[in-house]
Amino acid sequence: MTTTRESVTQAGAASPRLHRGSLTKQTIVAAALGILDDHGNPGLTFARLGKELGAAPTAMYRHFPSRDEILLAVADELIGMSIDGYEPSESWMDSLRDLAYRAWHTFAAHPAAATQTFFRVTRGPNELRAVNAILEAIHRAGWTGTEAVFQYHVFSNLVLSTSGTHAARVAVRQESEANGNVEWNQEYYPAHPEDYPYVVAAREDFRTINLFEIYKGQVEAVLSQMARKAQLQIQ
Amino acid sequence: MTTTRESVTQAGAASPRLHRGSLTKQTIVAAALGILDDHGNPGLTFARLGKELGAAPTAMYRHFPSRDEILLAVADELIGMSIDGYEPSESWMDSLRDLAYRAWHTFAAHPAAATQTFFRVTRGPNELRAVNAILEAIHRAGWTGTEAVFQYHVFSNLVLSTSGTHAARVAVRQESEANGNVEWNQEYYPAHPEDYPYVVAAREDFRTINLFEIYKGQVEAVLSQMARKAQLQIQ
DNA sequence: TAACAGTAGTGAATGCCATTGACTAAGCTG
DNA sequence: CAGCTTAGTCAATGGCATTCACTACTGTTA
Repeated sequence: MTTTRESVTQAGAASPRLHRGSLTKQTIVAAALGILDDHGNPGLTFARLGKELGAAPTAMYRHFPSRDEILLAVADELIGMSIDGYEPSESWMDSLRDLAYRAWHTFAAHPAAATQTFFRVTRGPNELRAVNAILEAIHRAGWTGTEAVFQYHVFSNLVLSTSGTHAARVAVRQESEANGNVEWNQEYYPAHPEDYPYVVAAREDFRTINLFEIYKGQVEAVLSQMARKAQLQIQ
Repeated sequence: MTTTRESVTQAGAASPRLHRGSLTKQTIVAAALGILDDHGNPGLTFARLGKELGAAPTAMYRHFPSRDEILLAVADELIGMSIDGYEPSESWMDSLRDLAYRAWHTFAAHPAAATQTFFRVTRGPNELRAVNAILEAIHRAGWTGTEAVFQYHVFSNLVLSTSGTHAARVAVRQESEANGNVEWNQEYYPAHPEDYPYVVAAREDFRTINLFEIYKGQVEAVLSQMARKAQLQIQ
């Protein structure tokens, strides 16, 4: 028996060459996102990507020029997951709330991917959709021109920064747990308590914090300022 | 002249063994920060750290167990740079503004370092100082107990997230420039403009944006909500 | 002053990783 | 069916963090 050809299903055997259209940007991005979810950021290597897709480690280079470009594509995918299914509600405030919460939950569900991408400008189609949706709601709030763009940045930058930072913290915790580290609580125990009276007094309260509630507080602060200032303009 | 001892300033010669107390956490952190400033994140390697300090590449392992721990120490250093010289002003709002702007400017001045650290909990002494300073101002605003801690998180999380994200974007741009890439503007040019009317209409206005002004808008939104809610409580 | 202990600094592996360039063959074009 | 383009493969290459055994400095104790 020659070894020139082997069955695909043969266990553990060296795989035959992949067919021509087997790999696409889409499948690679999906695999990358899955790997990030399962193994965190250091887990995303060309070797693992190849194994996951049944391809040679370097096959991705036919579709992306570098690891960073794959990440950028994942970024746009994440934005797409956030707005898929979004419909503007009657109230512009509810529309923006919806968009804000969607970003939070998408990032929280894919912390490793979000960590590496939330601060990147993808220039992809989904980013455009999202920018357009936010601007649309802000126009309904009564803003136009430069000031609408200003409010757009205040809102979208808040949403991306805080949701992304939350994801980054979740990712750090997951990786530290993966490395066998025990859990750290959001607590502070100073060596010289007398120097930090407010920290000491608040120690108990630091435990009871719900991060999504804090996010909601930040979003409401921006939205209510947006509404208040728009009203002032109208008068 | 024997070569058992050589002048520190001797150019290019193989260095003699370093004296015993030459390396400290402090000097290593300072060198790491300098390297991050000059060469960006991928520039921070044990090799370069060694060269910078005139030590063997692995010498740092006597002071830090891993690269990540060095980064954590840099994080606390950055927080320290932010609050050094801070004095509470009479107005609690001005105090928080001051702290917010300090963080922004420190992060903006050290973008690579900030990028890797702003979302980390350092548990270092400077972090404690900062937490205490913020809580102190929030107490003067009229908040106590759990609600003070809630407001603390709303404020500090906003400041760290948005200042840190800004730093991350600056760092990305610097590294892309270092790689010879040309500048990218904050612009959007959709392939099918008719699908993104608001983006198209706003294209010109995207150019005129001052990021620090946006940050100020976000900080004011949170501060004014904090003030408003505190007043409601008092009544 | 002479051993000695502890440990800071060194230097040579090790193993993982992204990226490159040459090679192979699959499928289109004529 | 000959030839071309290019997706997929394979074997380097060079950089990196980390480990481990080694060396010698400094302070302690006799």
